[in-house]
Amino acid sequence: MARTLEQIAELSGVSRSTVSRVVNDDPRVSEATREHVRDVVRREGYRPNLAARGLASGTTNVIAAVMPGAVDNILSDPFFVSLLHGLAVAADERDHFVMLSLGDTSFRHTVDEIARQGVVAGIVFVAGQVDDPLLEPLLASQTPMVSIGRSDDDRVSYVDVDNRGSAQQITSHLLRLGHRRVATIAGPNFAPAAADRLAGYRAAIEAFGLRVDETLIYESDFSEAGGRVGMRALLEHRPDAVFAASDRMAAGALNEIRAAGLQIPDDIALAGFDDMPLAAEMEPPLTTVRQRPERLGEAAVALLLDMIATPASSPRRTILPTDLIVRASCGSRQDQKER
Amino acid sequence: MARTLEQIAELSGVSRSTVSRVVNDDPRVSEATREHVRDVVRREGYRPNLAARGLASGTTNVIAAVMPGAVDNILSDPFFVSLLHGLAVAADERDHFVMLSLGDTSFRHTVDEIARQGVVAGIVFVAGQVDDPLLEPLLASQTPMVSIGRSDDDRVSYVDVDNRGSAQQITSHLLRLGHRRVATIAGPNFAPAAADRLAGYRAAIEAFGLRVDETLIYESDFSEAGGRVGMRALLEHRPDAVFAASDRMAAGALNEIRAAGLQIPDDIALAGFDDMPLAAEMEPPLTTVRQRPERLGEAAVALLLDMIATPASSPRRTILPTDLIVRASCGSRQDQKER
DNA sequence: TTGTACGCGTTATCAG
DNA sequence: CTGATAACGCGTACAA
Repeated sequence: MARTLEQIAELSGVSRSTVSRVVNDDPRVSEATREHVRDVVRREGYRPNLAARGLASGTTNVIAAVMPGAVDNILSDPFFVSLLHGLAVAADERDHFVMLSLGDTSFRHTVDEIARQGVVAGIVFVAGQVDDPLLEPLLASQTPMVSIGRSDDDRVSYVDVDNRGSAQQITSHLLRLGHRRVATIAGPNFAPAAADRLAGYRAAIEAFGLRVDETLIYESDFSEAGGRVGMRALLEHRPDAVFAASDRMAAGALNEIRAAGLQIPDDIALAGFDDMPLAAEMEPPLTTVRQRPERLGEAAVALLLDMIATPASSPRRTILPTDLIVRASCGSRQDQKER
Repeated sequence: MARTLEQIAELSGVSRSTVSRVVNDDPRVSEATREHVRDVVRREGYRPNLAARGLASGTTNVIAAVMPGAVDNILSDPFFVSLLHGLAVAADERDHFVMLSLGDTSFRHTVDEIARQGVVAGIVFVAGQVDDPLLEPLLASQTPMVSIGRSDDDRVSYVDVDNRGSAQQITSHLLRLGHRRVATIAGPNFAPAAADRLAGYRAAIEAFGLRVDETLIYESDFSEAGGRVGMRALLEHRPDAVFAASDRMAAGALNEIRAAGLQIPDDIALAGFDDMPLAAEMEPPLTTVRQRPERLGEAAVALLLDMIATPASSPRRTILPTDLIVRASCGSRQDQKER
């Protein structure tokens, strides 16, 4: 059933080499034979054997997706799924496969294997935390790698959304609406995205000429439960607006606010981050920052393949834009949308 | 950096055949040389080249995870992530890799490739619907395959939870608590799991000696929004209990019930399915059926590798048990737990 | 432009 | 128990 290069060659009356050239789009083939061979290839449904190709060329079309602790709360689930989807689609479009490596650090097995030359062409690393312990061995393997999410290490290339800028923008939005005691429920400090969003929050307040009130900052864990706890704590300090660093935390905060008998947005304005489906379905609908995880996945694949194709000494970065999505939870009119 | 079999052979003063035997646990090697070679292998950090191994042996240690439409609402997200996690961990433990193929049907590319002999040793197929169009080509490829989720096709092996039995059990539970107008918000009819849960619901009512009231059945889509819509419709028929075929639908139903000014469980008892984290956090906590998606993933890998190791003509099935988790939403006491 | 020949790292067969 | 040696399917200098 599975034809080989040799058989295709025989069937089309040329040598293996010629077929190989046709298959790999080598220009050194006459148009006529190219056409002919292509026909045979199509007709026979020939597909090159990956193992053989890998062996001969010393390279693969497989990229590894390494996600330590992907199952923890660090990554919000829908985000993770979308990201993976973007990765898979982008890889597929560019004729690559995605090999999965989930799990915690104990999982060294796969990572070792993955880091071995010849197994994968590159790695997409989804970092959950600053200085993830897996980063170093991966880097040491010399395999081209791009991280999803910023890294402090200046050897790593990454793609990320503009967490800081987005957080600053949405916080500014709250300020411009007249809120003055804008609190924030931040993500865990070890997550770069969380740190960046907090930094953006601070920047917005200072840019507005106010002083950052540390009692209005609560560090949580991105989860809904964490949002509840954070909101409960913040309520004591009477904020008139809250920026939660994730929609899930915003959902938790909303429940807590409601439980306290307060109205959104009249008593407290609320804003989130992510624009997960649940954001639009909340009561009231949540003002938030839209990021598109699939795009992150796509961008990571694009960047990685670029790096493989044209190796360079210095790391590269791609920052994706976000959209501020204004809904009712912050008290402005629905149509007051900005980019 | 990456040593080859040949080099290890030289370093340990034996032939590469012997090294190969040691690496592959072939018994035909003296204990002494085995020890010695193992030392060298460890010391040099030797790992076999996968491509070469695949070429020579005609087999791989890669299994494909094919999930058409995994991003749609058909699969609830956390379920999906856990499933993938279970798959990845189980594969890793058994020295296998997981190659991902997400996306819709248009994505034939990867699937074609995957189905090719020699690329993957087997396939784990996550079906979203009855008679998924991808099933046939996959089956035709002759590659060992196990489906996650029941299939009507009697050529397919699968692992699944006992959807029907679980639904019957939880419905019976509601009946035993004294509820007589037990409604259900079912999943989409094209999903086997949804159909099975609905069947279980019907079975329970009939087993209890009641007649199934079709007006108390609403077909929805597993989503929270779908749960709301379904509950709204059902409310007109005055149910005193509702079994939602997913926790997310139960969450939607809960909101709707509350919006109608009714109390849970006093006015209406509520039960779900999945035991997602949110179930325990609901107000009141949700009675539901616990299934463990990671287990499904593990079971799928186990079954698949068994099939590869000892091929058999007939398909095999694994049905995983579930647990009925009794919480406050159905009106019974918390401690009234059954298996 | 096309073909020849060798090598990639392993496994497997067959002698010894 | 161990060691040559032939595949495995393909890429690619090198030759024609």
